[in-house]
Amino acid sequence: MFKKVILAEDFEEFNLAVKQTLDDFNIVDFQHAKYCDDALTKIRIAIQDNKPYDLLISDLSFKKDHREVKLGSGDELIQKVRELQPNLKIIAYSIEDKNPRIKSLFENSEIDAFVLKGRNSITDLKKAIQILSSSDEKFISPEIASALNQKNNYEIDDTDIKILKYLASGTSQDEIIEIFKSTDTKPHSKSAVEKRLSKLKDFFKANNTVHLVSIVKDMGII
Amino acid sequence: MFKKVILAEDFEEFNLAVKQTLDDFNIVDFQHAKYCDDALTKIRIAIQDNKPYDLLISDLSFKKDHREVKLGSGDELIQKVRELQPNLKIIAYSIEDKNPRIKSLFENSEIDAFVLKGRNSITDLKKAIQILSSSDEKFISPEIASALNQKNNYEIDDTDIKILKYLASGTSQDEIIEIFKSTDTKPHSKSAVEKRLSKLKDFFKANNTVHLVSIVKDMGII
DNA sequence: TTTCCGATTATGGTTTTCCGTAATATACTG
DNA sequence: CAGTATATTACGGAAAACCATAATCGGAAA
Repeated sequence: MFKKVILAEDFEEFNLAVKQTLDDFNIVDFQHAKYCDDALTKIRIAIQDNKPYDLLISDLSFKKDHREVKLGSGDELIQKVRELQPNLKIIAYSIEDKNPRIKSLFENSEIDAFVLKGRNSITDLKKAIQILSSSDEKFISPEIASALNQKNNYEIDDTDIKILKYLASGTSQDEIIEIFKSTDTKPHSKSAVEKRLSKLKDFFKANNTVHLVSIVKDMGII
Repeated sequence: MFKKVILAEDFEEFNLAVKQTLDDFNIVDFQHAKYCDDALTKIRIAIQDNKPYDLLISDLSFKKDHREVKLGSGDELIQKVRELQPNLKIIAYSIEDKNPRIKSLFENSEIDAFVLKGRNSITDLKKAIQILSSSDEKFISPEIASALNQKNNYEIDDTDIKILKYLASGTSQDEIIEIFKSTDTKPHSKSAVEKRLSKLKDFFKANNTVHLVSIVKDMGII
């Protein structure tokens, strides 16, 4: 079982619940941080002191407040931590149930588990800790495991996201092309943008651009 | 102090935290419900048994899952409960920090407190319970209290919202007019819709309709 | 009633988006 | 290298949105 655990989570309630869960496993060496920056610092120091953590549980989205932060999200924290300490087990613990983001966490940051916050999250969290402590298996909350497997045959790439974000922030298609040209980014023609939008509308079953942006906002893609 | 409390909240972690908070106040008669429907039923039965609750703490947004529900949100639950038991003290306990929705809760459903979930929510919750149990004052988490006071000089009416919702769901301006005509709703001309949209775009500093819908979605207006 | 004001409706012209077709370019494969 | 698939660019007509102007309606005030 894990000996030294750190939690990155801004909400008091989740801190409390995780603490209790770890208590049940008799894990007493437990720290928590309400900001990603603090979590990273603690992990750094622990490595320097030669007493590294062996489990990180991290939320993904953190509320912004008065404090200026370098790392604004759990994704960034996890990425940094993975570089620092490749052997650390990492559990992402989030309300986020959107396919692409979770996928990227497993593929790019090689997280070991994803626990979805919800009606049964504590049970899932316990399972994840159990599995991760005794093997090198991965764990994913059952609610999203199924959704994660049915892969999108159509891949929405970085350019699509960029275009959608520009549209959502009031940029016209013509203006987007101008920006792409001036920053020497890939599509340099209006028709390329039009074609991508057309595909996206087709894929998301959107009637028009307004609808499309509305849908992708709801899905958390932008 | 309150004697009998019910919590409507789908997340285990918040249930746990609220339970502990109430423990601190020596409130032992405490129920919780993971679905709005269940909460309403419990409140109904308590009234019938002549042992009504004296405090409801309710989340606003509930995750959808396999179960079919009548009440999908805390807003609906609160509205129903307010009709059933006008003297019940109600605390809305949510991550939602959008102005119009909170305002409506105070004005239409006459909630007694709004506690924003976040880094200090347990402290706020304790304060709210303290104040509500000893007086008829209202409580609002300080982070949003200030934002709540600065009122909009420009009034966005029901028709505006309706138009925005139609737009967000992929209806074209022409189609909206058709719908309004066939349902005998107020504006019967394209120019009326255009004018309203133009005003809205002006007010929200939106460059075009896509931008406008994106903004009002972010603000939680639709 | 008449006048005034604001909201709605009507009209026309300009811009932007939409969508099909086709040419060109790039990448990957045998 | 040729052949194929995929992405990008180009063009043009139709639809929708955008915008300014003007006419009309309806209620409030003089």
